[in-house]
Amino acid sequence: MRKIKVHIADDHQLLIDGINAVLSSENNIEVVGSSLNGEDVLNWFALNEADILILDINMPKVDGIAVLQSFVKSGFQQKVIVLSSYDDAKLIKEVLKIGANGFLAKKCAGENIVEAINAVYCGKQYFSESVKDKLLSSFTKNNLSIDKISQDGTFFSPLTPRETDVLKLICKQYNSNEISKTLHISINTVETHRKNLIHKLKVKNVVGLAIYAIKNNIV
Amino acid sequence: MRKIKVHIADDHQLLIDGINAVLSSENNIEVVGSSLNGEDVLNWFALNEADILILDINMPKVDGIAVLQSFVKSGFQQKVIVLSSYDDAKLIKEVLKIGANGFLAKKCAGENIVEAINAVYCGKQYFSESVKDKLLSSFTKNNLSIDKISQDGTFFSPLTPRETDVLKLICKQYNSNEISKTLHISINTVETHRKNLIHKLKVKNVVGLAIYAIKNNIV
DNA sequence: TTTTGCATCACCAAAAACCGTTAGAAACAA
DNA sequence: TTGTTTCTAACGGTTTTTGGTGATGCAAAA
Repeated sequence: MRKIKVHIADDHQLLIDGINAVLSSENNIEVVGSSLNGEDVLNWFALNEADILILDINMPKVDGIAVLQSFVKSGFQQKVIVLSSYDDAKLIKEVLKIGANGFLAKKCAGENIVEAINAVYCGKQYFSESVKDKLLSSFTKNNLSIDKISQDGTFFSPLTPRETDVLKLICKQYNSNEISKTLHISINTVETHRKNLIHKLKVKNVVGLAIYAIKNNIV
Repeated sequence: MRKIKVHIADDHQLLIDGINAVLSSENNIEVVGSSLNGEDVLNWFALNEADILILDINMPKVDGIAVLQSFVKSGFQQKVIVLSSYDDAKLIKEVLKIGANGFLAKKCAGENIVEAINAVYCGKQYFSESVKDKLLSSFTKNNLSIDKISQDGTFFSPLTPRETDVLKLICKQYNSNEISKTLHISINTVETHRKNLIHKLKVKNVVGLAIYAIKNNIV
């Protein structure tokens, strides 16, 4: 029987070894490689092949999102199961939109990863329980800004490029004055962007902005 | 032969299952329990016994540092191996000072955890390679002793319970007034805690606090 | 062509955050 | 016992954020 070839990418060797150990008891799955950062994933797949890539989002050098985008752009054939500490609805939607085939929260159980590999290999999508819950509740709450985005196609982010610039600097703990100098715009403009961000993302203050930014991998 | 009883605490079930799988091939080690947060660790050890606790630092509810302090205070006998994503010299020194017997960075290999368990069980200390490097370079770069560091307040300091309360509410996007009403204390007190938090964590503003809180699983 | 979205800037007022410092009471550790 | 930490609170002052409202030019889309 042909085994399902799996490549694991995560910046924690311990987790890789752990998943490896979990998968070693499955006789239809074979771990053929692993990477500790996004750059290595790209390099590995340039020379090697696997059926499934298990991809952590938060990795140094090149993060998981970037790896995924890069693969999609080059017309890749492998299936990708995204792994993440944060099972935020917006993040899930984003990676699915880019082209991931499954999404596992790290708080899921080891057996889920086996199920996920088998399901995705057969062409299905797979989500761990908490991920399903997050997705469903995000649909039941009428979240206008997000829904609107998921229709309009091209990019996930409900934010304009300029708003993203401002948000990144906010997360660097810059105040409006510092941001205005960095971006060479008036402080009034910065404050307008700031207000629009708060309104758009339905948060109360900068703290909400920072949390959104982290959970959506903007920083 | 008596097996070494191990309890694993980490907020990611997947990592627990992974370590479990790694350890299952060792015939002198037995995993007797696991916890997904600090509170559960304390509850488990109140009723059960293990020789070694493998303890993640970043956990919800009660973090690893707090668990460790609580154990030391109650005169515990188990050995503790700390596990962390961040192998920061200050953090390492802090947990060793409190009473940990070993320190593993999550980027270490699975085999290290087996070595660590065996070493610590025999009364030795164990550090993964990157941890040793961090410790050594922190001594050569600036010849600060552990004691001196712990005096001038620059070491990794866990927050006081009250500060943690305030920080959590800040992350819920409460303002100082709302926090004061929630905790039934004066707004002046809230602002004092806020100032202390900013100073202690060496951040510039609430955004820095929120980011710290997320990265340390306080929220 | 009209409309829409984006980026830009302005002004005002209220609310909130931030800064420095001090200090008492209680709990705790050396 | 003595010193330390923690929690509490206060004062005075400055800076920043936030909310509301309005307006312009530009470019792309409908």
